Amino acid sequence: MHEKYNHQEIEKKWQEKWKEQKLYETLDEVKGKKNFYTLVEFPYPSGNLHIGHWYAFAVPDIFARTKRMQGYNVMFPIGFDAFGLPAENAAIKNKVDPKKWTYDNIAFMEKQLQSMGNSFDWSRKVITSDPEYYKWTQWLFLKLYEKGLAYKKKAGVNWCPSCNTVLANEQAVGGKCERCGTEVTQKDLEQWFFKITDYAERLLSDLDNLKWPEEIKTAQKNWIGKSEGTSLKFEIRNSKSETIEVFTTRADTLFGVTYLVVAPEYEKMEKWKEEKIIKNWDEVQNYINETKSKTEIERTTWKKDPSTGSGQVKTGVEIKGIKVVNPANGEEVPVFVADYVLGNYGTGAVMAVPAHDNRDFEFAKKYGLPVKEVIQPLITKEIGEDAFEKDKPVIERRSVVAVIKHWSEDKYLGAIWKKTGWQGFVIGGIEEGEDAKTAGLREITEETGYKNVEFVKTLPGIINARFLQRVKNQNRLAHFEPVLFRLKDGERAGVVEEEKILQDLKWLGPDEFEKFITHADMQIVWQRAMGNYCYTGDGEMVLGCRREGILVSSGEFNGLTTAEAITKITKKFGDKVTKYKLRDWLLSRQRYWGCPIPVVYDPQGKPHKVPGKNLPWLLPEDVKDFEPKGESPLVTSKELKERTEKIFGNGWKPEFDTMDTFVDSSWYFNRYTDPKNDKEFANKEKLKNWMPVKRYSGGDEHTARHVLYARFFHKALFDLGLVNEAEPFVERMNRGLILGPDGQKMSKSKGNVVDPDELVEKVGSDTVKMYLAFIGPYNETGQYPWDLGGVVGIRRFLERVWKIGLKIESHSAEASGDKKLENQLHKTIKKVTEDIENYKFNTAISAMMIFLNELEHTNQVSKGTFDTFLKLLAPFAPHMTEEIWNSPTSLKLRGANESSIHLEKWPKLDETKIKEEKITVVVQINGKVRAQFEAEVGISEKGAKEKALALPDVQKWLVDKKIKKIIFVLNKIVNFVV
RNA sequence: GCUUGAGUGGUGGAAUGGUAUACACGCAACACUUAAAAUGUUGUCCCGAAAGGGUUGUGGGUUCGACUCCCACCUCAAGCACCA
Repeated sequence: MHEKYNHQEIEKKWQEKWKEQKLYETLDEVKGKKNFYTLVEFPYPSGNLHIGHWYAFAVPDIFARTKRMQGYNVMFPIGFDAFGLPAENAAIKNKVDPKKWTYDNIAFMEKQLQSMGNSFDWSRKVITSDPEYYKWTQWLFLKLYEKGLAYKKKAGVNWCPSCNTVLANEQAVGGKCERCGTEVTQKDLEQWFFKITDYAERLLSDLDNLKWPEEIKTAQKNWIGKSEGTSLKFEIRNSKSETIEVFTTRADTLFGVTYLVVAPEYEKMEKWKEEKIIKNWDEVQNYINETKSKTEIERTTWKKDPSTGSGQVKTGVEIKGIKVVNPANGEEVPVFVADYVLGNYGTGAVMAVPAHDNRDFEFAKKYGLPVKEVIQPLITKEIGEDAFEKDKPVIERRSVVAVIKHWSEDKYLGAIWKKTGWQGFVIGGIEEGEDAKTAGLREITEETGYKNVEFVKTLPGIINARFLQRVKNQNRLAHFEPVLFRLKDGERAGVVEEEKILQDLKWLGPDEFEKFITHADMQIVWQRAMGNYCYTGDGEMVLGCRREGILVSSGEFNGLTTAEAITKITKKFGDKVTKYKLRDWLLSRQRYWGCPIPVVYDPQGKPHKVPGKNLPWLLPEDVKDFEPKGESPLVTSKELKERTEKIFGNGWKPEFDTMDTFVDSSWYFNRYTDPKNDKEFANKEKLKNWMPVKRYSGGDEHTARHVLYARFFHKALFDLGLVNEAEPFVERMNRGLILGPDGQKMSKSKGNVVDPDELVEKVGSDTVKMYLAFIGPYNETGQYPWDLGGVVGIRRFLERVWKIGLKIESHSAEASGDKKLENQLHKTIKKVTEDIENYKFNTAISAMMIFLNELEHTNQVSKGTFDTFLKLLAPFAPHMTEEIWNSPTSLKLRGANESSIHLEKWPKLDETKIKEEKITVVVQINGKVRAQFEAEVGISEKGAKEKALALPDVQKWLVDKKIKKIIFVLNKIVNFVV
């Protein structure tokens, strides 16, 4: 061991040795060891590793190494998700071959990854763009196709008519082409889909059995978006057979329907046109064409509607000539076509209940349609319950209570209400977008006329008040927020007449003011609110609000609660149905660098599978132009066309589209179990050895899509009898994100990318890895701005360990008799072991730091103690610990030959060693800490009480006090309540 | 707007309902040094001379005791975005 901790030398040396010794190559089975499969999402070979990759791979390596030391046969594989758009973009930009670009990147990144010193098993590497891999992607696709889970249909893509090209959603920002600014339109293409919707229910219900963090489950649930509702049929007047079917989750509002809306794509539109029952067809057609020219993005971008002052711009036209009948009450209502209704969800038609749905309300307001209330909220009892009236809607308001100080004197502006004679402060409603401060400033100018006001501070005491506002006869729930203002001078404009009639202003002296600031003043504010005047609101808030409550104006259903009414109305007028937001998975890409879809078409255009013996169905290499043109660049391949005709016959054509890269990554974890198999995608026995993945770490950007797709794929394979379990991942952990030093997401264009190579060169792989683990809890998806400053803390820690290592060498091997140190050591074993299991590496490291501090302050440290500590540290700093472990003196002291620390057994916790004999008992008086004393573990309540009462610091506080109660918490607290 | 997550020192963060601010960074003083760096020691939430008091986004509540549980509100981040 050298005096100096030379990380460069050490890390290089051990990485080479580990490779030679094949230390991390995993056998399929090892006698006496259980298999343990831990996985990280494989990277896209973008060119070089950034610090985010380190965070993604180096930190979970701590877990993998620990599991290995704990006696598991651990598989921790790595590969490359190598198909994808960037390769083509590079090809277009730099005229390089996408394949070469990709494989060069892989070679470079492999080298970078090696410098991490991770315990990856490189022998199991998979690359999704290798024909040996995508052969099986194709084979699996065909399996799904055979089962009817892959199908073809027309679907829209974003299309730029000027560039003559297909755009990805992110290239069509704001409905305009990213490159030329032209309006993006929709173009229909025949495309391949996976029927993931068939699995919606299972994908949802199987979540219940997974031990995943709740937020990940919720994210998936939301993505699947199950909603149970009612299908209702509205008959078209004078037509017995024709109906418009709608889907609603709020059947209870059926009596409040005042019109119907259908989507512009509504399927029956054509039929109506042919039957010529639409009287204003030209107008309707115009509207439909208008929406068609808009993109999905444009249609769904949130814009505030200036004509209604709220919500999103809603447009539509009435379909004249069609009226429908409400099945519940026989009322006749009009039908509109509007693009706020989506063609691809539900039935493409909705019943509109403007009184209880915001969107319907906005639309109704804009087009002057009637609003019919059928639900009234239930009121819960609170203050002011007597004033509250049952069965009346509640209006929620935030109001500011403006306490206004005089510009020079110690007096405050009060208001006297002429009607009631009541005195209070200026009160005003807080409008949307305002805070109490700005609302207060505005109200003061309006109500008092004073011009120069400044904000001082927010006063404590928000009052929540429920009351009946008598003038308007409305139930209100108000939050009053008192704020202190100061007038700068007496300059004053006139006050509007309206305000003058209502109130007089009066200066209040300090005494009077005091009353308002204490708790009692809340009563006054309260009375003020109860008084017969309120400035705010026009009652519209209640309309358009979705509420639960009691049915009114609903015939026989009056008085039922929302839940009851939904059941009863559904039973009587409709059918119970379930809908999902989840759409089928569009897997076709009009791109070159992807897995070819193994399908060919006969001269009649009928699709056929490419037979197994012709797999892999190779991606042709004679494509030169990768520019997206609305069809796949593969159409320019002579080789592909010739190959197809040669194998299948004249007039046969290949499928030119390639697959979404999410297909490649939906099954790769299976391939790791048997990466070189050329007979099967993976042998079933080998799959059984390893699957399901015990812990899968990845970014939270993948929870909704990649993880869901992989689950779908695995379920489909399970149904086909190809895999052994229906769920691929036992545990899923999402990590956080490393931001640039500027707190922004790292990107080349922002120039805030942290280069890990440089850093590793400077401080070493162990330091970088440990720093990333130390930055915060790994199982929470926080965001961490990269801060180089913190790295030195870890580097110092490792250097101190190194130094102790040197010191130990000069010590004898005799056991230390230090009980306290042993106790600390075992506490550290416990903490570190538990924290690694829970991915809380930050606190594990902090525990080791605390122990190191202890070690440094102990004169005689035994080799055994230090070795145990070194083993705990080994997964975190694999190179350095290995070096110390194998230093000549260390070997001599151990009387051993060179062997890896990473093959050592994880330190075992000895529970008897962490038992404390003495503990500190805290003495509280009324919950406040006043003293503490040492006592033996398990001290009785009586003993503790006596000891506590003997303390002068306790007696001091108990003078002239009577002890009412004593709370005793074993080994922790004695609390005297007086 | 909806969903989810989060608000604790100058910073990253720590705390099964039981001594809030562990650990680390930064900063300050001191030691070593001709000096600096490195290293080490000590200190470092706020008010206060002290006794003591206050403090986990805000306001309430439950409790002997609340960062932790409940209610309301505010702010930030991410995802979804007219899903009936």
